[in-house]
Amino acid sequence: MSDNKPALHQTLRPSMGAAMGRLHRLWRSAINQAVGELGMTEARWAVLLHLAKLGEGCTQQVLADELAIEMPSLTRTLNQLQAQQLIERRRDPADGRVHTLWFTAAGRQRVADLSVHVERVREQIYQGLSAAQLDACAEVLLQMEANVRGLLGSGEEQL
Amino acid sequence: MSDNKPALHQTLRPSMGAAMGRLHRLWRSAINQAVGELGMTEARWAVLLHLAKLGEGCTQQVLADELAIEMPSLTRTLNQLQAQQLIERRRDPADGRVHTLWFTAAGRQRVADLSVHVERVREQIYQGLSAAQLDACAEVLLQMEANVRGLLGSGEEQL
DNA sequence: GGCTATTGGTTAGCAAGCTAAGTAATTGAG
DNA sequence: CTCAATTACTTAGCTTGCTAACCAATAGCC
Repeated sequence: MSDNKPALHQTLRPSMGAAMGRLHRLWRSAINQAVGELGMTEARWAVLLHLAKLGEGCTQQVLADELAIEMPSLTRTLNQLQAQQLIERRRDPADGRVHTLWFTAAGRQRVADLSVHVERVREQIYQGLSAAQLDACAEVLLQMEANVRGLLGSGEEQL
Repeated sequence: MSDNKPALHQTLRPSMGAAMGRLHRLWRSAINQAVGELGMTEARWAVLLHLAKLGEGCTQQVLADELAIEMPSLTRTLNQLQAQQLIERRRDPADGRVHTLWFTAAGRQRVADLSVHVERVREQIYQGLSAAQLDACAEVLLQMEANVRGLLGSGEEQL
């Protein structure tokens, strides 16, 4: 055989897409387990977290893009969060089409409460990995994300 | 400000779970786009690919674990692939409960055909990344996967 | 041998992703 | 100013993940 190298090249790399899928499912499962007690799911938690990150007053469009989900998916999750009285939609007075997003007091509190639980999961998932490894990995993920976004962006340009 | 470091530590690392979700959705979307012409989806493709990897004759249980999906999810996807005449289920003569999985001739051909398309997507997603970066990233993903699996494994042990 | 527990698989129904098609408000060309 | 095109969002309905509850076959205890 010609491969006396670690064989990582042939076995690991081709399956990164699959690894991504597996890890995402497992990670979601862990988060669901951690936040499920309080009527939360990974999807709702992600929306709350990213709204906090982007800042109140952002539009649904912007939030959907940040999460890399489509508008209809976001619409439904926002309906649930609104029903739980954690967020509010307000019409933008300047442009009657857009909804801006705001936390209720309860919503802001919920984010603080859940952050603790989620942080605990995160630490366990990062066990045995150095900061350098994690940063390197994160950098690769971002580069790949940029590549796929480019890939998906083109191909619909014949409109 | 006290952080003259790249600020990667504070901004990137905490959100790796989110990055994982985004990348998985985008990646799935790209694969769906690549294989959609032939009645394929990312879920079905993943099943075919992993059956090829594990080898014909493997059980649904083993395949489900490899994919990190639950049995009912796999059952449905297998029904679709069977309806498309790409795979067969055979009862194990030694144990009447288990189904072993086999490709049809058409199924084996389909895997070969689709591999080409999927490989093309893969290359585009890996653009700008060195082999070393990809291997390092893959290693981190596998370690995290092991960590989550451990995390999920415990907690149901009071049965 | 017979009864219970476990295991592999399925069915039913919910959660959250998606696309396609709708509505209302805004933009902009003439 | 008016009317077509675009934009932000919603609704409807599919796919595929999940859990809970079910069957049938095996395993293990007495």
